[in-house]
Amino acid sequence: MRLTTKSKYAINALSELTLLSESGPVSLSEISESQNIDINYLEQLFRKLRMAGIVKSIRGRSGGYMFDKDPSSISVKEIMNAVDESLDATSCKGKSSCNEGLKCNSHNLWQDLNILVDNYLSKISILNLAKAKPSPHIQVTEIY
Amino acid sequence: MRLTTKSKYAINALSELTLLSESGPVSLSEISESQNIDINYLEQLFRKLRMAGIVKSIRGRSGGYMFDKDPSSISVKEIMNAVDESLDATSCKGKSSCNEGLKCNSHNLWQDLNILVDNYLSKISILNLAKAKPSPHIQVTEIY
DNA sequence: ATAAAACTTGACTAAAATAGTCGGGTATTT
DNA sequence: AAATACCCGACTATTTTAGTCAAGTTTTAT
Repeated sequence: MRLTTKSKYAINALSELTLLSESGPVSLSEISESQNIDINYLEQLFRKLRMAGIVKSIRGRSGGYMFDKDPSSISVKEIMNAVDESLDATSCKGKSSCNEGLKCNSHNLWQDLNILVDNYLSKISILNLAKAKPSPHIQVTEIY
Repeated sequence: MRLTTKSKYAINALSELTLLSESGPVSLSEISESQNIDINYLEQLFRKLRMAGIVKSIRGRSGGYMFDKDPSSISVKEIMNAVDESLDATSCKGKSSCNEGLKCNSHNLWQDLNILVDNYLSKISILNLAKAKPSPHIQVTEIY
């Protein structure tokens, strides 16, 4: 599991796009400036977001990027997947082969953590995030 | 946020220690073999675990490691902290200064994710893990 | 037409962290 | 006194992220 600035950049950028894109395409230079992300790096990220079907580009002089699907249907998790940030906590990629082909002692722990995190990030759309709606309420119930 | 084999090794090793330590100290070579972890690397991890007060060492011929506190009181999170694996998801270390001194668009998301993950990992003790007790039941309630 | 703005692409470099290795030490038991 | 096991510092390799660069193509505004 590894969560770095890559996802953060992507999400901050798309959050900004949500707010600005109502009046037409938004250029990367605008986003670069307001979010303090190197424009060359942003280009790399948006390439991936475009290939994942999250945004579309309009080329040419007054071009820029727009959403290719409704922002209310784009989850934070989907964005992370698009920029290659997998949050899988197991080292065997879920195959239960972490200790010489067998399940390692902590396999179930990481698997459950995966479910918890995925569940959470799937429930938050980029629209919710941009409009600063409250996050889902979390409850971890102790059963011991 | 970054979760690598370091924590996993530490937790698998301590889980093994939980099972074996009732009959005296356990040597790293035993753990190394059963968990498939390089013994030199294990030494590094146990050095940190010892300094954190989680295990104690018995030197000499029939020496090894034992717990320095009750395994039921050692949480998975405590172990991760001991080997320097911080799971902070914010890049500003909670200071809300992620975008030129101000809160970045996604700050609250990462902060809430921190709470969720910390909460979960704090509730699981190494004893529970070793004895394969079920994990706390997770509920993410949708409030929109 | 043509220049400017903006996306497109592939490749490259730098920095940081993890993962793994090594050599020489000290303590204790048999 | 020899074997076993912990102790410690330093080093190297590998991987990943982060950031940079150069040379395109497309479209619009003038």
